[in-house]
Amino acid sequence: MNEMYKLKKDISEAINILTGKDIQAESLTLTPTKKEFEGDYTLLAFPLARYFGKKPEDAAEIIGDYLKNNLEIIEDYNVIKGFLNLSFTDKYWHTSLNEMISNQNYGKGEHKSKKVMVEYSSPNTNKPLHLGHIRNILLGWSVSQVLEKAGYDVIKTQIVNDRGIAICKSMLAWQKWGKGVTPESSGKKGDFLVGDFYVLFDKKFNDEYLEWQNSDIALDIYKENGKEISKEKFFNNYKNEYFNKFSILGAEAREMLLKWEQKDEEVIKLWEMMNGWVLQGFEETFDKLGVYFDKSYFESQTYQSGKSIVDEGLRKSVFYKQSDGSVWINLEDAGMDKKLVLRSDGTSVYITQDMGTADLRFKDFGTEKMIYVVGDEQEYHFKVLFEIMKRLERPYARDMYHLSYGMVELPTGKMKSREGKVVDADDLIAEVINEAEKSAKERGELENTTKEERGEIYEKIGMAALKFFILKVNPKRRMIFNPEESVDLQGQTGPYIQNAFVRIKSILRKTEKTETKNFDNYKEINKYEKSLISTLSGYPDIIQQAANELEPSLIANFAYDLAKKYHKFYSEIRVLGAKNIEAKNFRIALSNMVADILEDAMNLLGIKMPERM
RNA sequence: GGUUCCGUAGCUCAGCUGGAUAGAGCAUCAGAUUUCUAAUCUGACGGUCACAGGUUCGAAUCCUGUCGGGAUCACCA
Repeated sequence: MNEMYKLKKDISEAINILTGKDIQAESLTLTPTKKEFEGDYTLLAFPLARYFGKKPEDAAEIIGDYLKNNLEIIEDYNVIKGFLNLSFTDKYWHTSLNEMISNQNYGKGEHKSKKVMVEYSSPNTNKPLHLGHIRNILLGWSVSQVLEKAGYDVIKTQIVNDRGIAICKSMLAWQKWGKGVTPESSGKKGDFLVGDFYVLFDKKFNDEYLEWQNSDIALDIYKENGKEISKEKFFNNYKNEYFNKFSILGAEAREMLLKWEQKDEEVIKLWEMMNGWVLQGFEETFDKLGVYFDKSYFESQTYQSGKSIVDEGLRKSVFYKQSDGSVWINLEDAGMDKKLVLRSDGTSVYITQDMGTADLRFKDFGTEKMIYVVGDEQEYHFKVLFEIMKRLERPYARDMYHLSYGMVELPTGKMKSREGKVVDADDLIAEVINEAEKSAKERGELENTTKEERGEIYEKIGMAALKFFILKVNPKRRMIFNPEESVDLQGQTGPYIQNAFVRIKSILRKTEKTETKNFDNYKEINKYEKSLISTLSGYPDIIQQAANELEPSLIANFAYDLAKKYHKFYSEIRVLGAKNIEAKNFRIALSNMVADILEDAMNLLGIKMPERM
């Protein structure tokens, strides 16, 4: 157990002796003292007053007096209103730091022998990854890291949506207008090339649609169904129906999908080739983002896999069949609707696949907990999925969780990939690294490094800026992403934290590393050092909390707070120029510990630390 | 309309398991470098914590309602 808990336990015992009551340590509120007041930690006496039958101030006075006389680590106390401010002895701080340093795995949670799956990324193979994917990927990766740190066994997966009508649109456009172009021949990254054809399809389709809108059939349909709204608005809403009923291109795309499902040799060949281009492109982007997957699932392989579960559900009477042959589940008693799980033609829908994939994962890995990192527009879908798995009595069903996050919007509005109105992941990555390079060159701290080293450093800084910018905010919040602001390198940013680390490394390079762990002779410990130790001592709790709440932003804010306190310490206190050897050794040990924790915490966000910058 | 998420400084966000005078960063203005990397530090300016009730010794935090914004409620994925 950590220092804070031990202290709480001691205090609760003291109160029990004083009052004869049985107060639990967990019920006490003990927080770092606000900087305006004297003291290190503050105990709230308001809730305790009634056990004493006295005013909060008087109760605080009694507790404080007792603690000062009976606890070795309490040096002094003062009472302001119902707040009992406690000051600790130097020995407490020495011991605290010492214990952190001695613990090789400081912050790591106990091994929980529980397998957790985290699904994230889940791209479609008809266009490149964009800003929305970046938030998803960074969140998923970071949550995986945090869970692992907290002591879980984590399996990182993605499901690649590599089939369906969307990819057929790209394929058709390439076939019709591509003139055999390839990534090699065009020098274009595969996912971008395929994405271009997706956009091209939409353009040609729109042209076709506009022309059709003046035809007699179209006008008849409008007269019949759309009297009350403008022509423009009506046809805007009618687009999907046009695609399915009248469009020539639509018919061709659907025919292609049908051929794909029948495993038509030519179509499969085209599909394999274009998917290969895209997946190759994705790999490069994942690599740049520093993420990977333990296992990738492909929808082309799993899209039929839920059908046996449908049969099982029918046998167990969880599902029911309608006269047209479609299969449903009624979730009205759980506050949801009736939901289709199998079409009347016997084909799967989205949720059928997800049912199958969940079982498949359980079979593959024995995952006891499943976390899906998916945008909040799918909240209802997952609510339904989880309820279905519960009713099918899956062992993992009670521990399925949808980590939903808000959409990323640009200052100019929503992103629309069909219209090419997106921020591509690759472009953004290149931009932030470029920005880091510019800024680093102005500073001129890297003159004694090789070109390769410099390149690595620019990358680390740029990626830190981007990743921290995205991960510091609560996932639930919808975020408006301003490409210019994301590359800020000053203030509450990734590079600010890296800079604290770099300052420490610079100090450490200039001195012999001491192995001293006995700090008893260091007498003039100051408030900057205390605040660093006290922040460091909160790290294990932050990890557990971040794991429980699946909240990487807690880690990000912790790292920022620690870096901020170090920068402050650095500007006020000399390390190498300390007055005596005890102070110097203590500060070196403390700085080293701060660097370790900064690096560790940032690693949980997928951010790498440079030695210099 | 039902469900759900969000609403805190000009902007981007912390704080939400109830506690002291609501905190950071950006932007603006003023300062700090003969001394360990100034991507730093210090100060000033900036608030009806959307609004109204309720619970409490105490509410940004909990409850109810209202307003505003997003998402969702397909034989799409």
